[in-house]
Amino acid sequence: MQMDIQDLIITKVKEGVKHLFDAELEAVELQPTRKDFEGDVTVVVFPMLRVLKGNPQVIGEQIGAFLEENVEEVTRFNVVKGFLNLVIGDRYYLEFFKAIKDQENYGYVTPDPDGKAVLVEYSSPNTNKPLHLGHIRNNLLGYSVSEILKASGKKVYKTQIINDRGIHICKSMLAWKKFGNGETPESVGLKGDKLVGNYYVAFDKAYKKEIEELVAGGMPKKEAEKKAPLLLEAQEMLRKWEAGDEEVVNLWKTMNQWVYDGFDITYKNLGVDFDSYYYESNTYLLGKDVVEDGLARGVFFKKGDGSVWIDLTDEGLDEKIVLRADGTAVYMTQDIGTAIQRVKDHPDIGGMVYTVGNEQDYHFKVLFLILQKLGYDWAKSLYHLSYGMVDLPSGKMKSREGTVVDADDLIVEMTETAEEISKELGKLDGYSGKEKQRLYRIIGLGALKYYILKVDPRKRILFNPAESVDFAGNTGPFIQYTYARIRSILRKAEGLDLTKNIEGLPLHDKEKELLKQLEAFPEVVRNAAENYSPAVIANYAYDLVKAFNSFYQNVSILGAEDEERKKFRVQLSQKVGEVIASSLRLLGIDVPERM
RNA sequence: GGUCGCGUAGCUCAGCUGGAUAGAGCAUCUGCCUUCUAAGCAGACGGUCACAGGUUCGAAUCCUGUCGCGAUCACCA
Repeated sequence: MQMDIQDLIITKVKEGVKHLFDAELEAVELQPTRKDFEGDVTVVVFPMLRVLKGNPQVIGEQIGAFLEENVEEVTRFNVVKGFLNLVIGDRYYLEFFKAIKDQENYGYVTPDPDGKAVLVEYSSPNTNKPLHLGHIRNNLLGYSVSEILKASGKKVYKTQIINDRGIHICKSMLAWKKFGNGETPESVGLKGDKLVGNYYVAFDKAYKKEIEELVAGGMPKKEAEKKAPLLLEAQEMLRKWEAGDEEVVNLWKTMNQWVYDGFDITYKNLGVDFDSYYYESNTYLLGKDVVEDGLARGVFFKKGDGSVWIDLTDEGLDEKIVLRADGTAVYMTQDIGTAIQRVKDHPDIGGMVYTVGNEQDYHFKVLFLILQKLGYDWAKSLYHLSYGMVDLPSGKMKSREGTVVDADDLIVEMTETAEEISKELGKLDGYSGKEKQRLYRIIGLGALKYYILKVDPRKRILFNPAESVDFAGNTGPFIQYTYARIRSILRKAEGLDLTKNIEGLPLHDKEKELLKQLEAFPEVVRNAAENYSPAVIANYAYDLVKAFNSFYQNVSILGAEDEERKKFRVQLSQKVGEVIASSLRLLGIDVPERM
């Protein structure tokens, strides 16, 4: 393929500066030319003044003249203040198009089979309640970042760690035992995760009532919270679980399986998947030996009471406990062990991504530091994909208080909204009921996923259930709609020979704009991968689609002036369609043939 | 209180490795469907980029401080 226009200009500008001023430039700053000026690529002259000295306007003119003279692709130039605007000839863009036209997965990097893999952890729910909107953000982010990393040439393993043990599970179990009357998901026709979640809420209610009664009897609230019989019983249950009590373990297995069956449905509906699963019931004891080892090597130190700590004050952090005085593990111990276990399980791993909310920023900072201090070479390639909470207008979502936006419900609502709008517009004649349902899901989920992924992961999202997610403007359905438009054109253009390359055609402004957008795609994928940010892809998809719609509505594609131009416009539309699909695929969003 | 993150149009967000007159969408207002899908296009209105200093030829972007919001600072996970 021909040299990238950016690199070419940088090289030539350096050459020109050497020739004109006998000076060496270290770097040349380029940017896309702003809409209000003529040109495609702009060279910023200001930074050169450090080396060149002189009037930026004059220097710009001189470099511009040199480029016009010596670079075939540069056909014209103008200088505004310190900005040298270059017009790139149509030929370059046509050559570029020729080069990418038949490339499959244009913009994606083919994975290096010998390259290091990345393990991406996401989702990682507790098994005592159903998934909610917060989990949706986590799942969409983790899935999308995985796909983006793959597209940037990395081998990726998707995994999660399921928090399947602990006091919160016992609370659900206990409540079910006490008030459940043997209910099962089948007997009540409820998804397993929902059923178990209901008992978690039931526990909380009964527990609160016990506290009230104790307080009424004269006990201080703090003490009542610790001494409520239900809590004591749940704690006893946890002890029995840890001791391997058969009855407790069996109930635990049964109820967890209900939850997994429920989660599977939600994951399938969301369109996310995993290559492996880790369970805390298997990993919660890991890491202790590593801590012992680290203690011997002086990475950790022991306090008088026998607890083990790491001193991170040199790093601007505090001391952090890694093993309790009684020798039992804390969360950190387990995470250290699990990280090491994962590398053992996947020997080709070069790094890991943890998709976890930003309330755990501190934890991961410490975890990564500990692993580095323990000397693991992969520890410097760990990344906490930290994201902001999804809040409601009423504040934080709280499962126990029932103020959550349920994941399954939300998916259904989005699908229903898509159905309403589609019916109003009535463009689906000829589709069967099944095809229509499938389409409503594609659009509804597209709206939801785009809505969540287009915002910078770090920022918190305020979700107002009363104002439903939009379907017009900067939205998933708008992008999907553009794709459907392109598919419609391609159906009508069937029979047209699209294999032939187009030569020497003068480009329409709108065509050139689209080609520039297409040219940017590989860099966008790279950028998104570097920043672990689906938002970068979402914003690009939107810009591309806007450019296409403007093209579509300003020039006629199938009614082009001549056959040659018609073929080119159809080919261009086809490629834009492919890149739209490629972009949305990285966000986990499907594209429709019609809508 | 210490630490971290965020603060851009009425609302939701881009832009943040410094570059031209700060961009979109929603909302409000104007036009455009006897021509390829109007979930669209073309345009108007709307900004002391939280505030104050500093660095720079140039700051929404970098630095310092202040204010506001959030998170975190557990032998919880």
